[in-house]
Amino acid sequence: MPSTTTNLASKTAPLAGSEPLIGLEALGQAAECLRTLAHPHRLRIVQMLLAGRYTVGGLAEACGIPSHMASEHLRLMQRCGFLDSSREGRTVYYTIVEPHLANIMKCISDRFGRRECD
Amino acid sequence: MPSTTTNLASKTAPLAGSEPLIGLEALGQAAECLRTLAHPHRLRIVQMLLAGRYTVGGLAEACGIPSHMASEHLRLMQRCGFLDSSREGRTVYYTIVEPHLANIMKCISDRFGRRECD
DNA sequence: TTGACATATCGGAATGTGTCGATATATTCT
DNA sequence: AGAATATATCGACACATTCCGATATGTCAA
Repeated sequence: MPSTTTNLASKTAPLAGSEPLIGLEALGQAAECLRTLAHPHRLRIVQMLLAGRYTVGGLAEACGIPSHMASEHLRLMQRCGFLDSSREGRTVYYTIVEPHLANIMKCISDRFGRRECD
Repeated sequence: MPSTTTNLASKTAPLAGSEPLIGLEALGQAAECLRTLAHPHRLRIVQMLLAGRYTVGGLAEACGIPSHMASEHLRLMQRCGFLDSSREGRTVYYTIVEPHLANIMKCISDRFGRRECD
């Protein structure tokens, strides 16, 4: 293992008293969630589900993809703890259960929602 | 080809008058940015740079990776428009130039910053 | 110029991800 | 039961990503 002595000498900013940085393990979890979110169809799905509940077929149609692929996207996001599903008859409704998704989508809307600025 | 008639009967939420959903192209850009962000070392780097400017070596050491890999991460984020760099002598300082990164990191801190809650 | 240091770039191997067709399950209707 | 509809899963391929060692560039100091 390399030296674990508190090395300074290359940082410029004072972050001593500030928030103590998130641990790398938690950042790993965060990265996993961000990767799950980082797909145009999944972003669209989340955006729709933030307005209410939808079926697999409804989401698939809105994305322009076959429904078995929407099902796959939904499975990934459910695995991440973003969504929950409930069957009604032969259809399945998905809903958002991760409350922070609204905040993150707000950030994304702020950055990408208006004209293709930049 | 399956029926393209305006199928309704599968949505539940009213999103008529609300914000009109971001276009799939913009969501593609957003997904690209999120993918760039979705890596524990890159998240750490962004978090540090939000507190001030750092050199490649300083960031590499904070992440526990060789500096040529930090350089690669920085290049990816610079390509995305997140960062800017400026050489001083033989070292290079990186800084944040995308203002929305602070908001997104705030969201991530809110969700993952405290204990491993759920 | 030579050497040392900081950063950047170049292949390549291992691994992960997106997408598709085919197929499986679950439910309703006749 | 059998057919039709809605979702879910499986196997396989193409493609992207991560990581690494090796090497290149750029800068300072002797």
